[in-house]
Amino acid sequence: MIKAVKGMNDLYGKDAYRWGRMEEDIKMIVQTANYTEFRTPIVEEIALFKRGVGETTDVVQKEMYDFLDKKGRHIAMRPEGTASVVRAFIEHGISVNEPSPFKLFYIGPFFRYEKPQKGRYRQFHQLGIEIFGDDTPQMDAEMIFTACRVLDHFKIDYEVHINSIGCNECRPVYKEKLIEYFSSKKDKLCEDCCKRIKTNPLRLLDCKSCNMKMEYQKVPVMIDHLCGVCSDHFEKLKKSLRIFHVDPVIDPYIVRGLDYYTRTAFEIVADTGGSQNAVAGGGRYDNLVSDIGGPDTPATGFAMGLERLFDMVPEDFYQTPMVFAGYVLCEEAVDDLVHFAKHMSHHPVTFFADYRPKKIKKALQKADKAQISFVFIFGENEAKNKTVLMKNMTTGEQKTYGQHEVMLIVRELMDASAEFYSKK
RNA sequence: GUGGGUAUAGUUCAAUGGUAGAGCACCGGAUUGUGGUUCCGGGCGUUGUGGGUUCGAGUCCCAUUACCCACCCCA
Repeated sequence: MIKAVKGMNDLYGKDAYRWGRMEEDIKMIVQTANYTEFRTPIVEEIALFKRGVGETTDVVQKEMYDFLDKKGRHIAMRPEGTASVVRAFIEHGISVNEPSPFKLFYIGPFFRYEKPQKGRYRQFHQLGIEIFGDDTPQMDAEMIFTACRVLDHFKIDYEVHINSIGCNECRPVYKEKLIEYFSSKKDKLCEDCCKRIKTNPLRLLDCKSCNMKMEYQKVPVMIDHLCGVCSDHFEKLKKSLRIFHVDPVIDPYIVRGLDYYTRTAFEIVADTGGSQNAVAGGGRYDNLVSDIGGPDTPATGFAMGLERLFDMVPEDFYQTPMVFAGYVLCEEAVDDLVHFAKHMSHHPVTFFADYRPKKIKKALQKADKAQISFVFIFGENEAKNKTVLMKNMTTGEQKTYGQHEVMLIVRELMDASAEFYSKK
């Protein structure tokens, strides 16, 4: 028995419907905020992620789906969206060809070779937004606010955690202080953290396992060592967020796992039902575009985990659509149903036809199970008189129409639909 | 990569080491062209896979795989 590949899921039926509606709503929200859709390939040269995401990150070191193609090119399936978008931004000269700031969003699948658990899969989906060419803290705030708008739409409770991780000026100075601090306490650090002192000292801050936890209060934190410009940026970010009615928690231990962030870093946490409680995360990355060989361009953005979001959208958030169906009771009536199906296809109602003759009892049973709102019965009598029996499955009312009166029928259905959806 | 749990019918779950069952779902029926409720009928499934212990294994032991959860990390 062949099964789906580990960590990859099928989606069908009601869940697929809800997922589709969720994506529609998300698109509507970000498009209203003037983000335009940006689609990049699922795969890229692996070098892009190594440079963009960072050679030392877990994502690059052990979580990448990569392979050699038939020409021996080293390809990777995208583990995140920012690197690809930055590559495309540079490749198409968007900084000179499009008005600035350039605001975009993407929705799609991403791949990481991790051990699956709740809220974490090997193929997962993200909404991402990125803004190029605007270095203001106000734009950071608007970007975070946009994430909040999405969550608000789905009536989700969440907390916004923000931090500043400085810039090329102040971070190196701070890193030295951090290394100095931790070097004297090596005996209290876990194995991983001892290594991290050299490779990525910032990561020590959000290590949950090593017993430095108790002494976090004394650990020097970045926000106390920001340079003037960064400090000003952070203050204005907080102020702007408050204007947007976003009440942030200042969390000096947020360290993004990807290397490219500068200044603003943020995470949105919520009760996703599992231990993976970060539903969105991101921040500013003013150096990434130039690091990858593009023009010096400030940028900011975030990614949101759609599986984690989906798990929090209430089951009844979306009503299933109203469906109409046609059944035949005998062979002679089949062509009438075909004609009817053709006519119905011209109208904005969801209609399906079952061309297999069956007893009326069976037809109604099937309709009931499929939660059909109105059924159209084509039997011997109807075939003889060129009529159709329409039955309202909710009220039990039924009425016979001439088959030419389709317009009349459709008008009744539209009225019924309007009433149905207005109750939502 | 490291732990813990689980694995039996389409599905959810039962079965003191002694012939594998139930609910739901599904299909059929309860005389004439009317659904939801009710009643009746319909089940041999290599008990995830491979070994072992035993007169006998769904049950005990070992291995393996998959799924779920957690660590790590991230969205």
